[in-house]
Amino acid sequence: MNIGEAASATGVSAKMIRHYEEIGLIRPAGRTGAGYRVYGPKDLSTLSFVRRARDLGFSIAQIRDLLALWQDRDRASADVKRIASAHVEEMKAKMRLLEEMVQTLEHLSAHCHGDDRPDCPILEQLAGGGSECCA
Amino acid sequence: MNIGEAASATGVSAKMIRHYEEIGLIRPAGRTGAGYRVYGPKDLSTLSFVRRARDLGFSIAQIRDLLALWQDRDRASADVKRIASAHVEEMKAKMRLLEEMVQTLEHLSAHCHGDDRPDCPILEQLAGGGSECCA
DNA sequence: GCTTGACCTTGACATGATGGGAAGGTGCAG
DNA sequence: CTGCACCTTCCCATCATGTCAAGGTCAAGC
Repeated sequence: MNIGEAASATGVSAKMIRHYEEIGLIRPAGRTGAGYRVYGPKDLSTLSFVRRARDLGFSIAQIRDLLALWQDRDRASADVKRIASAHVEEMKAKMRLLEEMVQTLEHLSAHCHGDDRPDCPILEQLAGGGSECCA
Repeated sequence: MNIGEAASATGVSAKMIRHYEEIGLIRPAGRTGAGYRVYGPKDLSTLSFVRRARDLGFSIAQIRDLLALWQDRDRASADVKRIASAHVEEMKAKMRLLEEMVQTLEHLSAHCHGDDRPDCPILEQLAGGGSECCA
């Protein structure tokens, strides 16, 4: 199987497959005499694993660890769970940050006429016009 | 005022001030005879504006527009509100994505023993063991 | 056998916001 | 005058991904 077929079979772009190989996330693929990369069923499983992990937002570093655990039959599930929990906490932290920003902006927007007049609490806030607008 | 003082006064790093100047987000600062950048009160206001906008998660492109509106006395507040609303929607979309990923992972984690045994639904899911685990 | 088109190779560059560091000039205080 | 803190520019790195270019390869059709 060539890289293009592997790409469409796993949903990982050919570009990213080469990239993952280059950074050592996956083992270098076999090569034909002409230098084409060749992929077997095992490689496809690995690539699919990586794609699913990325879909869940894991970082490359985390995926590296998950792959190692996956390939280790003596792994402890606690190790996997720890990585997943850490990732969940990271995502929740990001959500809290986003939520804060959304809250602030929605509050400011609620007091912005949104018409032709130039008066705008959003800009006032950004300009440093104090942290409160009405309360 | 030198760049270092401007940086600590506004919370924008010297590095970023130079960067913002280079990409044309802010006007090139004045220079001393020796080539040092010089900042006045107006420049500090602009930098603070940029920092507050970044704190609210606006992209450089959005900040560029907000800055233009801020400096335009004839602006319509509707324009500002539109940018803010677009940004809020982007953030909410990101939150939904994160929430989905968190849901999935928490669900899988809940069914992972997290002990010394190798059995782990998280890895099974990543390996392509089907999208459901128990329901 | 030769052409053509689809595919492969490597390599470089871009994003976006930020940090780090090197090499060299400047300014001030002692 | 020396030393240190600060400034300058320039290059490189992150992270995941895309795009583009120049060139090699393969298979099919004639």
